Amino acid sequence: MVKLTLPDENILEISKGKTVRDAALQIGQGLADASIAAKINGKLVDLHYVIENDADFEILTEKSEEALHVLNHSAAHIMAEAVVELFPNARPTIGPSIEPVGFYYDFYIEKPFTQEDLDRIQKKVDEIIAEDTKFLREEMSLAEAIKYYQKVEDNKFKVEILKEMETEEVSFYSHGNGAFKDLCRGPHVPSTKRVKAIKILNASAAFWRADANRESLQRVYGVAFFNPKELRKHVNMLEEAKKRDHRIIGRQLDLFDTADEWGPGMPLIFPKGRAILEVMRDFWNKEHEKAGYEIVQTPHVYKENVWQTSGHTEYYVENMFPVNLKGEKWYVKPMNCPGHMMIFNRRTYSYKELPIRIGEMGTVYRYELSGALHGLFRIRSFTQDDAHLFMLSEQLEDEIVDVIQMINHFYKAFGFTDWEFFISTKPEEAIGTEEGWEHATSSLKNALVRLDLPYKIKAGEGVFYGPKIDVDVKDAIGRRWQLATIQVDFNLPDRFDINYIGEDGQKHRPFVIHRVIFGATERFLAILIEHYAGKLPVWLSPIQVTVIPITDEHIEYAKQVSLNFQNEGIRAEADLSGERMEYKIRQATMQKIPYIINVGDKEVEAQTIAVRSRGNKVEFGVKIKNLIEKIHKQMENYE
RNA sequence: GCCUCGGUAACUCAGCGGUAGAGUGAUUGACUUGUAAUCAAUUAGUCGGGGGUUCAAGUCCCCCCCGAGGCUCCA
Repeated sequence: MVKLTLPDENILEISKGKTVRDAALQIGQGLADASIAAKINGKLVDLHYVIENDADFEILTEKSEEALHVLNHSAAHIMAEAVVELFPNARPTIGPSIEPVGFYYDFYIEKPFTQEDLDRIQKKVDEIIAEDTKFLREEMSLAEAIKYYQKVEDNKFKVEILKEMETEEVSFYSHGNGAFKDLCRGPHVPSTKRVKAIKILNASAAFWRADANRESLQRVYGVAFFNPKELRKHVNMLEEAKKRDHRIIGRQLDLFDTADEWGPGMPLIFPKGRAILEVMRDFWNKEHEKAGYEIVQTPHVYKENVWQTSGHTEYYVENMFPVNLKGEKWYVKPMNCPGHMMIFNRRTYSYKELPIRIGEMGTVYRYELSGALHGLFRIRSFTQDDAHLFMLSEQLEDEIVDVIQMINHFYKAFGFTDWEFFISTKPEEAIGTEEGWEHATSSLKNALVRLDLPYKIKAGEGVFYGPKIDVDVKDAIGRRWQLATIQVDFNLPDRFDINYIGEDGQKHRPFVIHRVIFGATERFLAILIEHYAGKLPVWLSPIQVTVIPITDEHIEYAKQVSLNFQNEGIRAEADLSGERMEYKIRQATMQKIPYIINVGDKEVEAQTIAVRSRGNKVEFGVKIKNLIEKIHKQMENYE
């Protein structure tokens, strides 16, 4: 007998050599029918997996998130079979499931897929699912597998994958008549019909191994669910995301616009957009002053020699806007770092004065590739909430702790509830000493450990000049955005010869970290717009109160009410246009203004207001003072 | 920069060889209204740019520019 420890700590005894499905059946028919795969000692396995030893055991049913990934992965295989049948020249490469849900498969094929091709693929996929055949696992030695892909399939991509593998045995999966089998670790759903709902979404180009110098592949995206209802929900979510598109809301709410007329990637921020950015800036200034930062301002353009010192002319010149005048070469700044280095260097600091924290909301310009531009998410002129911290080696960990705490405070205030930390370690090509990297990387880790924050490691993904922490923030519809970054920099201190005087009276190189929290303020604004679907909380709303008079006779009172709010630091306006009151209410509602105030005879008489708040609730006879207090409280609490 | 799909009025889009259209907006006038669109008039475009095919081209063909979705880049 084999003892399986279930998630609820109960022990399930089964006879040796039984499969996962048998074990599930032993618990109950319902569970067996609902099961997709299982976890044995935390490792994902098929239902066909034969259990030989005692282990921790967990059945994955359709309800679990991991099962959905298994399903999507299986869907990728089914699609690959469909593609290979329809296009015998296509060479499958890799096809994983993706976050938050969905899959893709990359094919090497001469001709890109058209919309008609995708329709045919969808049809073929549906056929394969309808056939309801089992996913079968087959083991093969590594050498045999390489031979298979060299001789039978003529697929150099799979051979390349196999040659990098360190195991001796690999597994294949097949379904249908078995003509198509694919190298895969598994696990998979037991049979093709478990894919109850699948949609082939779109195709695009992708490079093999994400390397622009390698072959260009055709990537087909799709998404699969256990039932059609979930698929519909997902499609609705995609539509919801489309509705939240900050470019559209930005135009509706008169926040900003981009257009190629005045330069692709150069957004014009309108008054209401700027009002939100101003709230962000105020918050930022306040928090940074509290945390002992010195706020500075640096120019937008420097002479070439600055960029030669920083190394930008050598390595980043393609991304910089050049300015030539009177035979001299200048560059518009793509980064704020040089300015901060030069400010640090204006005098000599003693070790007693460190850490020095220099911060700036600095607008930078980068010539991004045209294909990368997208609304405010990716632009060529944007403002970084930049700061550089100069410190002693032993201060590194404390400083990182402080920055992380500030990051947590920021994201909470702006209404996010979920974010993740990633540490990127030393890449292959890097500068700086081994000890420096070691100390910096462990300081990053220790800081997170000290704050009891979980993190993941991205091995070798650090920048050449130092290790870093990246923070991914999850928005209201589950999308992840990389926002904050804390990077240790071994490069610029050397290039700008940054020093402090130590206890020994000698010059020493401080540790320098570069960090942003918003990242780019314009991008952060766009994320806020999509996170809140335009319905910004009161403290961020560009217009917090609008006052609508019922007839022209109430204009004076409306003006007076509006002024009352303005005098209390509240962003208020009065709509005195010639439109009907109902029309103005509709406009204000669509502008997502938190408080819409109506004033007529009754209000003038009683010196009150009628307040319509979000959700279309109207409250009559409200005292102006009371609403002012309420809004003040909301602004203080970042609501 | 690469692949796919697009570009018609300020916005959303229809028209797909035969006289450039609709809704929204904007402007003006009338209406003075008690809680999500008052009525009317006016304004609308080198149909992304260039070249070609045709008696005739938003419409078919070629080149370029720009955008979207991906990929890449993110010193």
